[in-house]
Amino acid sequence: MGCRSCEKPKMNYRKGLWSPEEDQRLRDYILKHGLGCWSAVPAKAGLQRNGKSCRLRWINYLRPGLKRGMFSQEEEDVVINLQAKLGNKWSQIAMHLPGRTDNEVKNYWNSYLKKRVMQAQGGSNPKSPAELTSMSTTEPTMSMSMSMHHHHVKNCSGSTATSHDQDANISSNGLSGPAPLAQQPFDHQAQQQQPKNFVFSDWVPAPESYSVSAHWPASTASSGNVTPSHGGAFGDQISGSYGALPPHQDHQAGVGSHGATATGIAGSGYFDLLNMGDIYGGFSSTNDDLLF
DNA sequence: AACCGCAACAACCGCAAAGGG
DNA sequence: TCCCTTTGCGGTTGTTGCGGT
Repeated sequence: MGCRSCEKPKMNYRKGLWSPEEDQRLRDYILKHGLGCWSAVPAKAGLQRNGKSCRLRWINYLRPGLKRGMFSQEEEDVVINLQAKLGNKWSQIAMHLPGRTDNEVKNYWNSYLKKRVMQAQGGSNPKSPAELTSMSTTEPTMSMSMSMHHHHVKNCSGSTATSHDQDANISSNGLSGPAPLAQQPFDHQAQQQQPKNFVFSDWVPAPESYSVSAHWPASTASSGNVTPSHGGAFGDQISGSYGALPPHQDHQAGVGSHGATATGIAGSGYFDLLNMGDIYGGFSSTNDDLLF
């Protein structure tokens, strides 16, 4: 804290969604230098962002170990229970959900779980969160699942329902990892058959180069559901290439032009460059108990 | 085809705590 | 001890895509 050496000139920081190139710059920088003074990162990494934005981007999307995709039933239960106990202490709740960020938990709650809980409580047969939890865990009936996950089901119908879904094709493209759940009809049974913790952030180069047919939103260009099951074969990913990313379709308003594709950005050999301790040792966030 | 409403989620903003000088 | 800066957190807003009309 308070590193005065990190002086930076006042400048107009770029805002809005992150481009793949920005992601790459930030990622490269942190992998090379580790986590340090965030306020110094933008200048050193050549980014026109403020440190706060960089930090957020790293924590929420770029750091290794993030789990993407929809929440499992167990995760939902944890969120519901802990929200009832702790209130909106998202960072604390996220601590109990390896691979999930507080932002993700918060969004999930606000957009979905809150309504579900309120609906249940407001009904003629109000249920406590605990009851909700047991209900949801012990009665994953079809109707329950369908209603509880209607938005996921909805996503299934579309080719690219949400930004996260964009990358779903990757998994269905031959990678061995679980297909992103968001693109599957919700099915607890099927879900349970899948590896539970496909936690590697997608930026870890895939074992083989892959292609994505869907368009590539910058905001998730490197953070979507490209979560192949790496199965611990860590070293095998080293030779992967971020450059295999598809052309980015610029659909962001007001973010400026960044039609730059990730192609050509050196993406190989991340782990040649780093001391894993430097990378992971500095993780301050909530999901340090990740499955490495 | 155009418009509208909704859902999902990424990112920003403001505040408070933490920590160094 | 105070001041200043950075970090972390939670609330909120903005953007995008989809479905319905």
